Amino acid sequence: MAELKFRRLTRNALPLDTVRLARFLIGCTLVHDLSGTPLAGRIVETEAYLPGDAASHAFRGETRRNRAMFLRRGHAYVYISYGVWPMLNVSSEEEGTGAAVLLRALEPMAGLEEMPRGPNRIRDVDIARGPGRLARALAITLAHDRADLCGPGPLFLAAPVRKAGPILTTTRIGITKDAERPLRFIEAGSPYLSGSRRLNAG
DNA sequence: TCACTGATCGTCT
DNA sequence: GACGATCAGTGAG
Repeated sequence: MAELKFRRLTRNALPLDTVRLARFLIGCTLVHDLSGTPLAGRIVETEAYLPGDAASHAFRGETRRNRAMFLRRGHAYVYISYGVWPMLNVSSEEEGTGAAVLLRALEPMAGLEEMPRGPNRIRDVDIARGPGRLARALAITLAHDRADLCGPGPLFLAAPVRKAGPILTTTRIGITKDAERPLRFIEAGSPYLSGSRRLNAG
């Protein structure tokens, strides 16, 4: 297998706007370099959680848990969902503004053999489909909360290896407040998306 | 393929 | 004391 070279994204490359960042990240690469064995995938699905958004964890202001959402854009916000699953977000605004982009699905690109797959033999197409499985596949834990994804650390964002196709917009998944807003972004036709086929058809 | 349900626990009210 | 930005398993069509 050919070695893939990952070019780290600088913070300046990230749009300073939550919706624009959520679209920008489609096609970009997420890399977790574990002692020379990179786990990596193309981002194919994101959701935006805006300032003043009732569905956002930052809606009621800064707390111990959501502090990373208030860091400068490009930092990891990791929290545990349903007591079990870590979820990875990217902070998306200026320091002091609580907003983030949730990474919901990856097209696996490197380190497939090394990725944690859970109790059963999950198919490659499902290994990073959904935010909980995405974090599991890339070995992301609460320890990565507040990590700088534009810094020199092992977990980082990288430039697209292959350009993204057309991007569709849909409603977000799994929320009850502000559920109608079109703030979920997907690469059209990708087989690696979470959510129902109907929702992904646009 | 879709609909429904139980598991599970940190965080905030 | 209640509530999830979910997943995996089950059963029906």
